[in-house]
Amino acid sequence: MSESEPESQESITVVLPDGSELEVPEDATVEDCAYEIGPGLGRDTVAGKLDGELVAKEEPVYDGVELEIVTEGSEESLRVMRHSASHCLAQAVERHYDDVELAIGPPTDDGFYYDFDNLDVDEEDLAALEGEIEEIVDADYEIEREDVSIEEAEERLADEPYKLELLEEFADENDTVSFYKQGEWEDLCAGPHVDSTGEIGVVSLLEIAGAYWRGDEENTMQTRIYGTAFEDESDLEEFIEQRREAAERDHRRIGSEMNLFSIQDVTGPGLPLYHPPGKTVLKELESFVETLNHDAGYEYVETPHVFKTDLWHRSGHYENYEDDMFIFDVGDDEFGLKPMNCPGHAAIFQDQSWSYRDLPIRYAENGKVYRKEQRGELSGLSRVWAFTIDDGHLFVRPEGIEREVETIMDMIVDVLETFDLDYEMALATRPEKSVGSDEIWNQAESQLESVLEKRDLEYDLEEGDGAFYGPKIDFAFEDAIGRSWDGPTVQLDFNMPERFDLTYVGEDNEEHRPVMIHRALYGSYERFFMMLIEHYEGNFPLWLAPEQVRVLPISDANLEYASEIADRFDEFRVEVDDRDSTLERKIRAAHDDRVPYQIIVGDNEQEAGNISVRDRFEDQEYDVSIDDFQDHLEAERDEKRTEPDFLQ
RNA sequence: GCCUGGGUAGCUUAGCGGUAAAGCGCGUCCUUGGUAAGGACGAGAGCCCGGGUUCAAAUCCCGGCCUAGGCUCCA
Repeated sequence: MSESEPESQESITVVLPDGSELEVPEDATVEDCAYEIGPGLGRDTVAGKLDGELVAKEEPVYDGVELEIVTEGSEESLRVMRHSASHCLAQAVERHYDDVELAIGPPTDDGFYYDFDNLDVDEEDLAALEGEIEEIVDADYEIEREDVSIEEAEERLADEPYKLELLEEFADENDTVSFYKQGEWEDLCAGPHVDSTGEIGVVSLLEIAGAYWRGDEENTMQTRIYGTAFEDESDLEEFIEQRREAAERDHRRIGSEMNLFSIQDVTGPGLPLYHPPGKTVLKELESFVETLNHDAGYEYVETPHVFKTDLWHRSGHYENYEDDMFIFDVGDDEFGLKPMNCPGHAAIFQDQSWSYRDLPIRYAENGKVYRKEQRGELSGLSRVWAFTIDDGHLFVRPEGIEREVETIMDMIVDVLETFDLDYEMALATRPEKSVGSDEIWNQAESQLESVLEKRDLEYDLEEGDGAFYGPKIDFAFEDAIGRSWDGPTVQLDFNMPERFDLTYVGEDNEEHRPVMIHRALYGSYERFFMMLIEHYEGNFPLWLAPEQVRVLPISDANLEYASEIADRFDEFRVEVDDRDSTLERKIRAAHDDRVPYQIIVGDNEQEAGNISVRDRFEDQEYDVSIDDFQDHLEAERDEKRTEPDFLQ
C-alpha cells in the first residue's frame, strides 16, 4: 500500500503483481499504465484486472489499486475473446432473425453463451449461424467502446426490454454506461473486448438450451445458444477431443456395457437396478467401509425405509424438506420414505439411558434414502431418487469431538488414497442463522481446526458456510481426467440432540447433551460408484473388478484343463471362455469386457502343468507357475492395488 | 417443473409417408485355431404409450411417459 506521502493531485500509485509501484497521472487508464511499463506490453494489452476484477483496458485506474495487465495468450484474454465471440453470435442471430430480443451473453469457463427471447431456432440452424459468425470475423470490424449517458442508453435500447431492465439497475450506481459497437451492431456491455472481430479465432456453436431470464423459474424461458471459441483450430480440436473422451467414460454407457446397472422405464426414474456385476463392485465397496468401521469401533444398526411422519416432524425434516420427500397415507396415518438416516439413529440412541462411560456411541448403516429431486435434475447414477449412504452417526461428549473427528479423517484419507484420488479439505464455520450456544460453537470449531492443523495439510476456511446446526469439514477430490467432485463430509450437529432430547449422565451425575456427528466416507454409493466408473473408465482394480480372471483355452482340447485351472482360482471371480472361437477372438472379448487378467492354456501349458498370463495392458508371459500367480493375485487384491501389476 | 434434442432387435445405430435394415451380441454348424474380430446359416422388433391426419404412419400432427443437455460463473 502507498506510503504516507502527501497526496498529489496529478499522480496516483498503482501496485503491480510483483509488488512494485507505478506512478501514473490521475486520469490514466489500464492501457496507459501498460504503456508506462513498456510499449510492447502496451500493444499487447487486451484488458486489465483491477483488484482482481476483469475490466476493459479503457477503464481508469485509481490510487492504490492492484493492477494486473491481461495480455494476448493468457487465460483471461481467452475469456475476453470468447465474450467478443458471443457478441458476434448475437450479431449473426439478429442478421438472420427479426424481432429477437437480447438478454445477456457472457463468457463461461469453457466458452460462452448468449440468451435471446423470441427466437425460434433448432440445431440445424447452428451451421448457418456459424457461417455468419465466420463472415463477421473475416470482415474484421473494429470493436469500439463508447461511454454514453443513461438517457442516451435508454433511447438506444428502446426495443430491448431486457437490456432496459439491466440498465435500470446500473443507473442507480453509474452516470454512464458503455456500449460496444462492431459494424452495424452494438450492445450494452461492460466489456472488455478484443479490438476487432478479426482477432477472434475459431468459433463453434455447441448446443441450444432453455434458460430462465436471470435464472429464476418465475421468469420467461429464453433461448440460449452455447458456443466456444479458441485462438486456433487445433485448440478447438483438442477441446472436442476432450469432450469425446469424457463421453467415452460416461458411466451410463460403461454401466450398460459391463452390465453393472440399469434404470428402466417400467421401474421408474432415478431408481437404479444393480445387476450382478454391479452389485459385486458395490459389495466390495461396502465391505471395505465395513472393515474400516469395525476397526474404528462402529456398531451396525438397521432402520426401515419408511417411518411415520411423526419422526420427520420431530427431526425437523418434514418442515424443511417436505417437498423433497415421498409422503403418503396409510389408513389414518401419514408415512414418509426416509430422506436421511440420522433420525432413525437418534431414535435408537434415545431408546435407552447412557452414561458418559458409554460414549462415544458410533452407529453405522448402509442406509437407503429417498429424495424426490426435480425430474430434470435426474441423471444416471449421479442424481437419483433412491440412493445408499455409508452413513455413520456418533454421539459424543462435547469435549470428545476432536478425538472422534481425527479418527474419521483417518478413515476418509484411507478411502481417498485407496482410490488414488487427490483431495482438498475445507472447514465451514458458523453461519449467521444457527442453533446452539456460542460456547459449544467455539469449542467445536476450535476442535475441528485443531484436527486440521495437526495434519499439516492445507485447507480452505469457508467462514459462515456451515450448516445452521453445526460446523463441518468437507472434502473435494479430483478424478483421473481432472474433474472435481464433492466428497466425504464430517458434520457436527447440535440440533438433532435437542430435538430428540438426547442425554447422557456425566461424571457429575447430571444429564448432559451429547453432540451428534454425521459422517460418510463415500457419500452416496451411487455417486461414488459413478465417479469410480468414470475415473477408471470401467477398468477397475483387481479387488473391485466384477470378473477378475478369465481362462481362455486355446482349443476345446484344453477345455478340461481350463476348468481345472478355474477351480484352482476359485477364491477369485473367474470365468472360462468355453465358446467355440479362436484365441484372438477370446482375447479381444476379454479385453472388451475389461477383465484385468487372462490365463491362456493350450497343449504346452497343459503338458507342463503351468499357465500363460496376459493382462489388460497386452503384456504376456509364458510358463507361469500357478502358485506364483495365485500368490500375486492374493496380494494384489488384498492390498487393493490400482493396476494389475503381475507383468509390470 | 420449464426449454431444446432423442426413444427402431439384448447393445450401438440407419431408415423419416408405400414389404422394417446393418454391425456387435446370441444360437446351430463348419473350422481346432498360440496372443486385439475365421466362415456359413439362423433366431430375435407390439418401431416408447395413447389419440388424430391419410388409401397408406416407425415416418406427419396432438397428448403422455422415459431419456440427454441446459435453466444468472450477473450488461
